[in-house]
Amino acid sequence: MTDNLSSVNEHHLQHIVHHPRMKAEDRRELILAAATKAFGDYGYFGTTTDKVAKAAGVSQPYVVRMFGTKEQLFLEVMRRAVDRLLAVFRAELAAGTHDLGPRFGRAYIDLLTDRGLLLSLMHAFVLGSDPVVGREARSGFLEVYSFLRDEAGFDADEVHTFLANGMLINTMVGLRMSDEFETNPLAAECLITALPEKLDRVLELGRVQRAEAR
Amino acid sequence: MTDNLSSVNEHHLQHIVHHPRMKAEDRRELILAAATKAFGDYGYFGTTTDKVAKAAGVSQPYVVRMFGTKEQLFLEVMRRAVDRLLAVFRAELAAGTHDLGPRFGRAYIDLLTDRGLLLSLMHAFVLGSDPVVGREARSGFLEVYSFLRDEAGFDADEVHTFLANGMLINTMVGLRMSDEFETNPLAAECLITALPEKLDRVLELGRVQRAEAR
DNA sequence: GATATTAGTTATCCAACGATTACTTAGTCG
DNA sequence: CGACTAAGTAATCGTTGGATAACTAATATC
Repeated sequence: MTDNLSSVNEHHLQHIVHHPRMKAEDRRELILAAATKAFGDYGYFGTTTDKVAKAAGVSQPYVVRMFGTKEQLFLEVMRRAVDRLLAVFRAELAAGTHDLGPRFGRAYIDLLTDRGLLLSLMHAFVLGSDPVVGREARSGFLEVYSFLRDEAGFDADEVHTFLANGMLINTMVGLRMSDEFETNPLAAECLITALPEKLDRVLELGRVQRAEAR
Repeated sequence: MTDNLSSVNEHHLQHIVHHPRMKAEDRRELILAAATKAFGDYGYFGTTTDKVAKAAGVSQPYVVRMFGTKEQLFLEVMRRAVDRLLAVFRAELAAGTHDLGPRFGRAYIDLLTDRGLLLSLMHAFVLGSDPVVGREARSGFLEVYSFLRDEAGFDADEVHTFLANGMLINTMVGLRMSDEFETNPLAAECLITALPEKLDRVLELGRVQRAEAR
């Protein structure tokens, strides 16, 4: 692996020095970052605590003991993803109330660099049937909804459009459609229509991530 | 369980008589229907062949032997879901080319009665990282895209809006947001804004499914 | 420098899951 | 009826996965 540093709360991770033995709090951030990537790729059930551990450079039992259960680890990944999403939106809101739609859109796309963050959420969003995860997923989604509605002052139609666009972006990214951009003309066309304005950012991102994967 | 008859390709299932020993082809449909529901609830990795077997009233080894592997079973569920979606759209298209957007929208909502059909797809759509499932998922999504674009004659913007709306609907259903419609005012408000025109159908559906679950 | 605390590991357990094998029984047909 | 085929099960196997326990070593503290 190239690095495990670029994920959830990159800001938390930037200053962490790798060392066989580090502060539990720092290690926690590394594990959460690894977990976010892993859950983003294969979802809650498709991700093993061992994969997370390996990605974080730590033993599997350590991961479990630090978070109690895999479920609690996932819940914390979700919590942080929602918090980060809201923090990014709030920062944008604080910078002015003009053109919020497009600006939030860009901020959302920027979050894709935090590998797995939005995808972990997306996985959670289709797990409504799970008693524990589903409950938290609904609550997280509603937090975002009410932020847009009440804090950002979006009207019903703006919220609807914004959310729908977000879910479509998540889907295209989750599908890894951009992997086929150069080889499959239909995929390229689909991406162009589905992600107007956002395409270049997403493609750039896909390239970076495929490079990382080597 | 109330009945296992209402899912993928209901039309295939309607005429099947339950019997301890039935034609393999009929049993196949029952298993596919059960699998569709199960995969829709918990996704590919979250669903066990045993759960599918139990729901279909058959032994676990039988499910595996009939489809080879769990993966192939899931692929077949996906294939059929896409085929059915396209069939429904084509039927609508054959009935006239006026107001296609709203009419496709209604047809899409109607498909929600086929429990798990759209949700299985949605789970697949965020599994792009999986070499096998991801490949098939992209291909399925692109089939729908190119149908809308080429057969139905949607322009880029119409396709974009339609797909985005579809993904939002999938998300709200996957979240089971309607479970909280009566108890959580915020959830109710969110549903109203996220699913304009479609709300009553979705709520109705949720009620039926919660009733079924008893 | 001894002691206590914190960060981690190795070894192991048990349950669950997908898959395989070998067997049984119900229809079918000459 | 009796042989054959088709539909299904029971038993079991090998892995994997999450969790637990018991141990080890580094760092901080007095």
